[in-house]
Amino acid sequence: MSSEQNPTSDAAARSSSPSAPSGEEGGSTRGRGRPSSPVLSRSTITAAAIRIVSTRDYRSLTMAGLARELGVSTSALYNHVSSKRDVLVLIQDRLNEQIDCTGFDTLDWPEALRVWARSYRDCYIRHTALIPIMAVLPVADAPQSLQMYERVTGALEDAGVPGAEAVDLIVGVEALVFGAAYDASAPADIFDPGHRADLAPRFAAAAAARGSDAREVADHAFELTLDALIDGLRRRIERGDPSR
Amino acid sequence: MSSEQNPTSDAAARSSSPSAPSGEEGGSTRGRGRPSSPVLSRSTITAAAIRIVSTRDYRSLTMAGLARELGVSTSALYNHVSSKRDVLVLIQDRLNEQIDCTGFDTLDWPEALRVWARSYRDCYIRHTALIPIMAVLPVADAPQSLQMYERVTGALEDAGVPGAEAVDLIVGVEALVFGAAYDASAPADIFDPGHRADLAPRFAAAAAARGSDAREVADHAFELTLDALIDGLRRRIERGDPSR
DNA sequence: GCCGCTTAATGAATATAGTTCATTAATACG
DNA sequence: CGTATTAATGAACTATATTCATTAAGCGGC
Repeated sequence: MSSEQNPTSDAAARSSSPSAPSGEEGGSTRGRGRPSSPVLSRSTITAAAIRIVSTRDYRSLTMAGLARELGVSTSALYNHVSSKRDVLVLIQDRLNEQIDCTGFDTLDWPEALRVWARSYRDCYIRHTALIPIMAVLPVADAPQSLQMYERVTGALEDAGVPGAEAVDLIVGVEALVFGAAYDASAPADIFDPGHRADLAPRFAAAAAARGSDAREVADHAFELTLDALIDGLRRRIERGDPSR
Repeated sequence: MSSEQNPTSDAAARSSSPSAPSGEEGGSTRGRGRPSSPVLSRSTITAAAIRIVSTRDYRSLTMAGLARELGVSTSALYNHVSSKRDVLVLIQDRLNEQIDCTGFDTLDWPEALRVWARSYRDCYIRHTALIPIMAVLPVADAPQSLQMYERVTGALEDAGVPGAEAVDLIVGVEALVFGAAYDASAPADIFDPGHRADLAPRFAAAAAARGSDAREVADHAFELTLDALIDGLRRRIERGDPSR
């Protein structure tokens, strides 16, 4: 399946003295041409990229930094990926493996959808930089996403939701998830009108009444919205009126 | 790092030719110092930026291009805005003026919310590049957004929704709107599994059953989700159980 | 075993963009 | 009336993605 390789990690390139043609001890120099054993693969690149965005952030994910993390020159990356966007897609597909779809095996569809949506949002709260890519990425380029969708679609169809509507439903929940992930990653003072409170007195008061823990507040709004959405969907599906 | 810098190099003090301040012919040359009548303002910059993204796209919105559009040098912009992000915020706030909040004056809140959400989404479908900024932008930096929120909050409160819950509701609908705007701007083949249809046969069939007009399909999914969400919210509010 | 094609590195160069800074001139203000 | 402020210019500077010529190792066929 996926061409896996030994855990080379970042240390590999550092002190692999054996075949160094010029025997550079401290430096990370490798000869000029093709190395005896391959240094890069899409897999190691993905891992290094995830390492960078986990320990630092997305602003730190540059092609140069990624190459440094892997102990190669920047241009070497382009033998394996065609662009930085490509790297982001690789990260994204790897992340989607972590989204919890298990509910669709054991729970009824409304509850399973809830579990899925929560897990989906949790994932992207830490990776909002990927949302603009993920949201418009053809599934053909993201096998893991595809498998996720298959699982959700299957469960919904088994529960009696017509296929086309199941996909609409996935799209809708996903939209909410992406938007909510932004909200949860927003600065704590996002709804503080500051010195312009006069422009929006009622809003200012209402926003202040929500609470002070930004994450808690965001979670609450998401849960409220998700509950309402799923309740509405359940009723619609129980009514069974055709949508197209 | 430190605020003060030394005479960077010898480059600064070089032959400063008179440069003929009289030149006013066909060329777009303006003298060197402050112009008699001001050329730029935040307002003209905003207008030019909107002109660019309307006629071209967001990739074309560069500080250099914006300056060219305005007939000034690039660095002149920085006397009025502090960064490109600042320009995007200006655009965003101007756009939000166009979002239709009139429903809140004439319709019941579920219907008004629907009108608002549709208009909101329409706006951002053409400006998905702004979503990552808008979604996490403190309202203090966006007076138009603030006024919009005031209007929506007021209407919801008047309809009996507690303030804090009204804001949660705004946040939830907004999240859906942003996500749905991405979906509507996605390529038509976004759910075409291509040569990987074997990974997701049921999903592939279900996706194909939705239809072929991408925009129509996206609109349908949005309307379905928005209906379900508002229906769920209405029931919750009519039940009147406290959320915090 | 040689030969050529492919692959995967290097390092230098290129392109694009955002931002800063010294300079310059007009204007507002006290 | 002179000085501080403002708003331009144009020339760096920086950061980052990407390309290209070059080089060397593997691999398959003869």
